[in-house]
Amino acid sequence: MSYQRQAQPKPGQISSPCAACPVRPLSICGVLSLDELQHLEKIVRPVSLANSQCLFQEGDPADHRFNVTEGCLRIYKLLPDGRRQIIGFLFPGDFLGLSITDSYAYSAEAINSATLCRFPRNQLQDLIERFPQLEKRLLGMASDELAIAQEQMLLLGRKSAKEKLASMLLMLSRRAARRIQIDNPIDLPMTRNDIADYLGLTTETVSRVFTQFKTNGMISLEPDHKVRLRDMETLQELAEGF
Amino acid sequence: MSYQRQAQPKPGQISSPCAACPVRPLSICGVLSLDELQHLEKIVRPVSLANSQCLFQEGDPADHRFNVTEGCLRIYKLLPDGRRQIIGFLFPGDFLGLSITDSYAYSAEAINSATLCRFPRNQLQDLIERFPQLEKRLLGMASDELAIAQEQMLLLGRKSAKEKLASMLLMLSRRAARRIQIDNPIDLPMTRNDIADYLGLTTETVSRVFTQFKTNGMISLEPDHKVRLRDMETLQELAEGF
DNA sequence: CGCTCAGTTGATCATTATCAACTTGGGTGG
DNA sequence: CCACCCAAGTTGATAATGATCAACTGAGCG
Repeated sequence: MSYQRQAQPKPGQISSPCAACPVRPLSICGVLSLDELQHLEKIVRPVSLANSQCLFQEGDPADHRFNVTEGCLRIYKLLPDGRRQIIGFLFPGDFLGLSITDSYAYSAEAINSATLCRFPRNQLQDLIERFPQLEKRLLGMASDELAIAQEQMLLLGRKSAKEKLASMLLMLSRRAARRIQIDNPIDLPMTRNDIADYLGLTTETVSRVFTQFKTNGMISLEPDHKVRLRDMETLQELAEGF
Repeated sequence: MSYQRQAQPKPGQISSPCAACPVRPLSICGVLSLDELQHLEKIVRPVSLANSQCLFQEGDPADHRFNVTEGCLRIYKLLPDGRRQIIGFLFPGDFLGLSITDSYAYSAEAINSATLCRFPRNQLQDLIERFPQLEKRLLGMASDELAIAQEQMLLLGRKSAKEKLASMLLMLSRRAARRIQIDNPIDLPMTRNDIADYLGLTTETVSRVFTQFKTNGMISLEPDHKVRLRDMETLQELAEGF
């Protein structure tokens, strides 16, 4: 693909950015030494996305892998009549492209404005051959993703609407903590519709459950898409299915 | 764990079984040469399970990895009140233990009588360090599993009961073909209850949908837990959500 | 200042769950 | 070898969760 070889952005803009990257320890890059990182830097290109901008669509040739550095993305699959299932939300440090087929098996869109590191698939593969710890790390990440996906199947197949929302709020809080961000109040950059399509519900149901949680004093909505978790114990019990 | 060091079974029973193993090409072992296979044989022990016998439970220390050689298993997660979600069915060639945590994140049980190869986790890990192609293969398998899990999330979150069952029947047919087994009629070793817990439905609903499919001429039930798919086109359309 | 889109709330509907009765079939003991 | 037994499966009646349809509110933005 010709666009892999575009000119680098202005030098000052990306001079050794990896070394200072705050999400490096969370991501695949965390297993490389500063020396080794330079090889990664040679093949990486930054990508910026605006609100709702599409990164790729299901079926596109999977020429790149990505690393989220800022913002939040949704990845989803569609049925022909428009029904949508959101497979996951991606935050800084998350890697995009573990499923290694020739075409993407899902679509990816920015939720708010986001930035990513983009790696040409072939060149990243070469680096993986050269630095086997990258492969090990990818396997670890794939394994984690798998466990998360299995938990989500339990949620989608067997939890009630209330249990689903409680599970999601706690998941977001835990993931924020893992990124060393504020885990309460949590940030909810996605819309009610996104939440619904992630939990296998409708916008209306999600809205109603939010209202219930508010009136029960379990959460409160704060400005700027923030949700404060006020009764962790009840939320946890709901999420775990008691 | 002490039981990793039990005496080997009688020599005649497992003398170089891997070389002749019919599922080897499907599984992790397929990437090793005959020479390299001998190292794997040294650490493997056969396991036999009877109907409904449990291999391990969610939360047990994850001391082993497994490779299914015969039969069919179900892996599932439970909620405290007994609600069950079946995460997947395992057939010959499937690998069990990709999620590498210290304890199993789900339970595994035989559906009919089954046999597996059991690898002590540490020793398998040593072999992976020694033969990096094993790691590559594991990553490939994890990546496939992830894609399957994502497809299942779409099913659980957004498909109707009919669409769910059609999807499952076709999946079983495709997987049988991949194992070079008869893909029509398909074998359904699991109960209606298993199917329900896999699709996020109840036994009754599964049964009703089966009846509908039969009366529409889309399938017919044959002796010995076999289902003949008679109208692939309609099944496929249903499964894909048209 | 109004326009648009996200979110909320209400009324009604539909799919699937639940509860219950009945049938079938495979396996076992007489 | 047959008859019985129990688990699995089917079918029916009713209920409930969440979907759908519709109206309204409010926040952000040109």
